[in-house]
Amino acid sequence: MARKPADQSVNREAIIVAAAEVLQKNGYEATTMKDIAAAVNLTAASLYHHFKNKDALLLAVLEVGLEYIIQQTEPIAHSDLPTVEKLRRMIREHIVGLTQNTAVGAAMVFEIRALMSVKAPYRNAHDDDKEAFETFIKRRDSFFLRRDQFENLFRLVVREGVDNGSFRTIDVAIFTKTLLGAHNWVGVWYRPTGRLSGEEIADVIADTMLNGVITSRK
Amino acid sequence: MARKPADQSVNREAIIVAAAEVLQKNGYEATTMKDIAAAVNLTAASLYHHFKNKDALLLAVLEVGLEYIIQQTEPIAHSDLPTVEKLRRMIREHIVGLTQNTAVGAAMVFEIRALMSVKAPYRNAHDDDKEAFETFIKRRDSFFLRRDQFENLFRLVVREGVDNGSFRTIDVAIFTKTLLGAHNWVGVWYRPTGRLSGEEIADVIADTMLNGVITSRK
DNA sequence: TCTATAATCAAATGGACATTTGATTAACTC
DNA sequence: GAGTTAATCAAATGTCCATTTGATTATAGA
Repeated sequence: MARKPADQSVNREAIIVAAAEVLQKNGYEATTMKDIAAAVNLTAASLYHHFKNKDALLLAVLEVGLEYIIQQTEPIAHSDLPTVEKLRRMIREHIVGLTQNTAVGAAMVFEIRALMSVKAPYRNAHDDDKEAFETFIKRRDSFFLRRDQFENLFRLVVREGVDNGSFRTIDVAIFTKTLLGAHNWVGVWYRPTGRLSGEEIADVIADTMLNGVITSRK
Repeated sequence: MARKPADQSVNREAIIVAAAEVLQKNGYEATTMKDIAAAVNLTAASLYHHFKNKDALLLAVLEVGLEYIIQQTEPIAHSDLPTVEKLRRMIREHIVGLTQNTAVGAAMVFEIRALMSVKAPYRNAHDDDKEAFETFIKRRDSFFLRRDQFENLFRLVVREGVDNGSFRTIDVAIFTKTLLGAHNWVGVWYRPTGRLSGEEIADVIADTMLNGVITSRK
């Protein structure tokens, strides 16, 4: 019956940002559509005008976060900087990104499993629903692929360093996982009010991790 | 009406182990009491004979996992081994523990947030319920405290190393977080069928992390 | 101004659980 | 072997949500 003034600029983008924040606090399952809607001054029903359903909204949140960080790190990985410098900057960008948007950062760590266990629609669903589900699954798989590509950016630089002698002979796969684990964890414990800024934390971690693998002589 | 043979030995312990496994696959919210019950050949109702409710069961799972790993690492932290050796063994024990019980390991990472957002019982609850809730909250807070104590074991050893010159002058807090982040992440990606065993992974990571902080000369 | 489309909402709908209730049986104690 | 306790279950209960439905109002074109 009633209506909101139309200048509210509640678009897809705004909903995604708000959703990320709510998700960070409560986690996917504990977050209701009503919660998310309230964060943008809408009702739950209105969200369905912008997103097919709750799963699609979660996926959108994660996609935005992932694309952002890939956008930040990919150019560095493909630049012609010295390998050590490349890795240092990539670590820095990743961590700073996580601390600047802890909502998305935490979602990337915690909510991915929610995506994995999305359940199929009811057996007596319409063909439309089944088709929509297929589409969703495809999109979700693309997301996972993209996430692997992101990890691969780091892996490639690490391998490059080993190959050109910048780094010691280390296990590339394990070191990459170790690195990303350390990064992701920052998104979990970081607080804007803490002793160090995101940049400072990034520098400290980059130093430590690089120090562990840089070739001493040469 | 019917009954199960009594030799099934479905005790608290067995339920906790099974619950950890189910939780690992689906996450707390997506796991139903029925799922957990099925894993031990019971009905959901029967679980309430062993645990007050779902939250209490989750807490029990996490408590067991945490106590186990503390039991493994605390003696090392307090031993009179050289600092470097202490830290190496602690890293090793932690990671090996995580790979041996990936269920609990993943739960420690993913499900802690579920614990944090436990909601109070209904407003019109009996006094009994309210009291039980208080008790639960206390127990949960003890768990968080215990988790901090665990982290502190690592922090103390790192500080000791800095103080006695075994380690470079690093930021103790950040390095500890970095270390634990790398460890926890192993619980997320490790697969028993992978290229390396838990022990091998532990050794590789310990080497890398220690290499980053050990004093070169001396 | 009319019309189509985009946003929005209030109020149902429907299901999926967590939890309770009220038996029923096994096993142990005395 | 009578009584008590521990385990178990089937069947309700009650709530909480995601999602749908059916209006209602803006806004942008024509």
